[in-house]
Amino acid sequence: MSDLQKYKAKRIKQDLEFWKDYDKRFETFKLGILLKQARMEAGMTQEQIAHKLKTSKSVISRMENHATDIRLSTLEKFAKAVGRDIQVALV
Amino acid sequence: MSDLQKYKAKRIKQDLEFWKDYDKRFETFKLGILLKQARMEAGMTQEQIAHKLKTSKSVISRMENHATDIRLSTLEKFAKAVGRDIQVALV
DNA sequence: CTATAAGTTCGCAAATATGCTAACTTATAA
DNA sequence: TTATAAGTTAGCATATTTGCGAACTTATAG
Repeated sequence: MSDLQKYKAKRIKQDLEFWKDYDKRFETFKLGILLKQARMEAGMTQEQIAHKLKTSKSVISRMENHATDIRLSTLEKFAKAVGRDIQVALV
Repeated sequence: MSDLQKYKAKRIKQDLEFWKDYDKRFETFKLGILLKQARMEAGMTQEQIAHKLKTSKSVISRMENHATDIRLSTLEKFAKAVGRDIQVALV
């Protein structure tokens, strides 16, 4: 295989990897947005939430950004902290 | 302390333990009901779902009963298996 | 520009859900 | 009653999230 071919093969593989998890990451992204939005609407900083939940701001940041997955209980804690509640339905 | 007193103290302690986690367990219970209901409406057995998710029926049973907590991804898998999708909102 | 607040990211340890198997219980039908 | 399907539970190994501290980046105000 020529270098160019190798490159192409590698590139295609990477693209596949990318799209394979696309949905998942998009869901994550959406949830992150939702959380951030809720926090904004409550007019709170990440640190304030962190304090309310007796944790650190890095945890909150991760929830809003990299939360690949999250537990229902964790989500609920966050919700309470911004004065809300979660509602989960099978639609 | 007399035996009766000891008994009472122990009993009260147990009751406190019970009520302390009450909300949590109730939430769990509610979610379990939701899952079971969705499965029923899909007219499926736990084993059928298990098969669809390439897992075992004990896992499904636990979700419907003892799921103290659950990941969003797990919830989503279950939903897909019964032909639904999850919707989570901060209300 | 400088200082400070707000937010992000990176390991690591600890907590917890998940997956599996096997044994048990509870319907259901014959 | 007996056989079978459906569901439950327990224990264990594994996978993954969660929590934390520290270093870093990005606004924001002075």
